[in-house]
Amino acid sequence: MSFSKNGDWTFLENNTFENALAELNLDGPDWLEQLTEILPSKTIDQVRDHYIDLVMDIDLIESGRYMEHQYTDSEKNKMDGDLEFPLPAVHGSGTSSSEAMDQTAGVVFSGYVENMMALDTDSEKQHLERLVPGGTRRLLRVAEPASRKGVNWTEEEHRLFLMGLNVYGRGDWKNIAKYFVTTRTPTQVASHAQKYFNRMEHARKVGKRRPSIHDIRNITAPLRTEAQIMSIYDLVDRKKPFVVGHGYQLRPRASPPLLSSISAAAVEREAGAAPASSLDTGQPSLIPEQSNTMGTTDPTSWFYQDYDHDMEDYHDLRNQIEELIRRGHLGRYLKEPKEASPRPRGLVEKQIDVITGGPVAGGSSSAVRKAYACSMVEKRPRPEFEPEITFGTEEVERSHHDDTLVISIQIANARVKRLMVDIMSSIDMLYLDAFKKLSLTNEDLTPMASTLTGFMGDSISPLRTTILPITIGEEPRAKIMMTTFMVVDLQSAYNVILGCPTLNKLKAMVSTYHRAIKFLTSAKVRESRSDPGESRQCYPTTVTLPEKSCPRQALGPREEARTPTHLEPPKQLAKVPLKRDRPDMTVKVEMTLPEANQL
DNA sequence: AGATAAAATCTCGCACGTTT
DNA sequence: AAACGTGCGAGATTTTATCT
Repeated sequence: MSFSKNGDWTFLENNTFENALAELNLDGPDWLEQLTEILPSKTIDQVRDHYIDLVMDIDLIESGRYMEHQYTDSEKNKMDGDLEFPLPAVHGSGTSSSEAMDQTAGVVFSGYVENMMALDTDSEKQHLERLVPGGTRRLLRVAEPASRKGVNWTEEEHRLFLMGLNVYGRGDWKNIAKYFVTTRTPTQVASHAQKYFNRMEHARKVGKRRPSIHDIRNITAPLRTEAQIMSIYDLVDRKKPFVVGHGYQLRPRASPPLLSSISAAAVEREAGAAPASSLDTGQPSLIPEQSNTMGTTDPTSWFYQDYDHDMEDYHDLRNQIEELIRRGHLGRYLKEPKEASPRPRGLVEKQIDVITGGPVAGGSSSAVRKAYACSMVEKRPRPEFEPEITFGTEEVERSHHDDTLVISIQIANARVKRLMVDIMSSIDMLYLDAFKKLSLTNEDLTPMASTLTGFMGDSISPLRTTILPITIGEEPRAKIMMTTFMVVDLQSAYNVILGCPTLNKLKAMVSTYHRAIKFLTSAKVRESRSDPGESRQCYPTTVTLPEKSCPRQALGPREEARTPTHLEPPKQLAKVPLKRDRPDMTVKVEMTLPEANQL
């Protein structure tokens, strides 16, 4: 027996103290004196203080503030190796995120908890209950045999997991847990991943299976609703900041809104995806609201297709984040990095005769664009095998042609023809008419404050963007990816212009000579060939487009009476003399044009 | 040798079919 | 309809393998 005379309580003293508490009638008037008699090494004040400490600890547990008040991290670490009494781990205790503090407190306090079990008498319980209502119940509940059953992963957690997987790759569970599934530990993430890959591996072998969260392999879809997006922020709020790219992170919901000053260039630079735009909800609508009446009843049903797990086919995480930002949700949560990246500033080379500007060029501010122009391509290259992409001479069907490269792809659930591949375009462009034919509405558009410089050197603003999944190539050799399109209300013979962003993400090689585009999927080369017929049909359409087709200054309020579809060549053309004194010099104009425009 | 990741195993709850 | 058994899915834990 070695009782200390000082204020410190040894394990033995604690045991004696608590055993005595169990024996004593705490309703009696002199229980404190009796307790002190049992502990000769302690004064009555020490015993009383110790008892108060005990009750306060219980109170802290009850209020979920135990860790905060009692232990810093370093102190906690110290506890692990230098304990007054051993604190057995509570195995398999419930890990509900909402009860995380309860569990933590249970672990830290389990030494007390176990000992308190010894004083599990009615009078003790009543006494503690009087001091701390519910305290005894909680203590006993914590000490109950723990269940190994955890808390099921939510869909949002799983999607965050997929995002993290996309960014950090298989195996980096620590970072995935740190930056994405912030409600789970790395071990839990690893466990989840194990189940995920296991299920995927056996997906083909077993025919009839119960639906599982692991069947979700697509990051994007359900995040398209406000409620689902917000549920992610609920997760974020509960724990750590959600880091976007390098430095940008979601901040707690309680923070005041940071409106539209977000530069998502960091996001974009990291990913090669289109950046966020500043949000201007005051922008006029491009197209009137309309219901989705085309295709399936569920416009997002195509999202749920079950594709093989292929990192190449995964929608780019940054696209997803970007979408969130663009939809105006991340604005409240994003904060800029503390230190601005020491990016050298330099002049943006002005391109001539190509479409420049737009989101890919760096966002809504000139500074961002400058930074983008000077930025390095990829900071964290992943070593991977990439087969050579070659075009053989035998593939040339007809060597003498001047056709542009025109292919067709699937956008969302619709086949879209007349897509021009333009390696000189810094954006992917979707013409408004095609956009409308996809049954998309204003809700699918995001305004951005940026300028698009066109072929004629003039510019268009404001702009709208939308993110859509495209499928290029033919099944089963197709490649699916999320693409940010700039939606422009211009006349064109084409429906879509596929520019550098998507071509680069496709790892595409373009050969106008071979009239083909080849790209990589899963380390295999796929190709999509141009349709010479389409290409040639586009040509006369392009050259006979009315003057009105030149980029207009603004995509502002949509005119009521707009010239009908421009995807077909004008049917009625009239020759109009260029000069009154030279009737031989004429130009063909559309008959439907107002007379003022004909002159 | 220690740290870490991956695989294997354990445990629990639920759904579903069968039996009583 | 209730009881029971079985298989599956999921999460946690333990064991094994690999790396530093």
